[in-house]
Amino acid sequence: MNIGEASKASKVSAKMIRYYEQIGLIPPADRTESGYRTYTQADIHRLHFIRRARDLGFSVAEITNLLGLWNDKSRQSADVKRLAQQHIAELDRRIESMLQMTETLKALIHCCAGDERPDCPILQTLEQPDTSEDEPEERTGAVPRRSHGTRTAKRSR
Amino acid sequence: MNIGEASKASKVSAKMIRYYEQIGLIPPADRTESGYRTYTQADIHRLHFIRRARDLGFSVAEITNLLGLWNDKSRQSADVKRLAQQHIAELDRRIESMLQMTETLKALIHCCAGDERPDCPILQTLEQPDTSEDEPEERTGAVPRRSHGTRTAKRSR
DNA sequence: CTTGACCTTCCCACGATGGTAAACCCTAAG
DNA sequence: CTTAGGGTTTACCATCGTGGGAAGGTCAAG
Repeated sequence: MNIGEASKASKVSAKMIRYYEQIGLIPPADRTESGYRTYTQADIHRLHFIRRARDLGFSVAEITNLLGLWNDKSRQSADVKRLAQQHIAELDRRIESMLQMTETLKALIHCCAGDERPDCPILQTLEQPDTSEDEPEERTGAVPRRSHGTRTAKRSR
Repeated sequence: MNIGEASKASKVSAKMIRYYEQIGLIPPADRTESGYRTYTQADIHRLHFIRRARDLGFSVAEITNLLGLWNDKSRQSADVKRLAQQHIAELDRRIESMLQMTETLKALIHCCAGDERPDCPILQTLEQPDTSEDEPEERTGAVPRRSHGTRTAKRSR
């Protein structure tokens, strides 16, 4: 099978198939004499596995582990379960973070007249300094991006 | 104010301040004779506004619009509201997509013994061909990770 | 043999952020 | 005045998964 057919069959784009090979997620495909990659049914199967794992939000790194367990006939289901649980925990963290955002925004929107007047509680809130710091303590984590603080500087001056 | 002090005051890293300037989100800062960027209180204020909008998940592109409205004294609050609603809709889409993932995963985990035996419904499900497609329709959304990337693959099957 | 649909590799882009390095600037202490 | 240490500047690289495109080779049908 050519990469195009493999792509259709596995629902993984040709671009991604090459990428997965490049980063070592899948072994290098066999080549025809002229350099075309060829794929077997087993290869398609693996690609489809990857595709489904991606659809469940697993990162490529996580899929590396999943593939390892998949191929390991003596695996322990506890290992798979642990991977899945960790992933769920990560998803839950992100969901929670985004829910927090939407809740805040929905509360603000609720207070916004949404008419021709310029007054808007949304802008006012963004404008204001740090009010409503319910947690004075530095809460580590729970926020998706901006993992590292800006703190490199010392307060020497 | 130096960029370091501006960073502390606005809670935006110096790196990001330069980046925002580079991409035109904020105007070029004034410079001292020796080339140091200097910031006024108004600049800090704007940076803080940006920071707060980022914390609510607005993209830089969206913040560009928010800043425009912020500066437009004759704005209509309806415009702000619309921006916020669109953003909420996007957040809701991603939340929904991730909830779908966790629901699926939690159901699978529930069925996984998690012991020393190799049998695992999670792997089996990933392995299997397309079953349980409750929606035969092309689900274009399904934006997994923190993606902005149009995961709308062609899928010319 | 030509044409068009494939395939190959290589490079670029996205978004927002951090890291590093080399060079320069500033200030306070000696 | 000199020096040390920290702040600043630019420039480039990396992330992560994906797509786009160019330049050129291959293949199969007409």
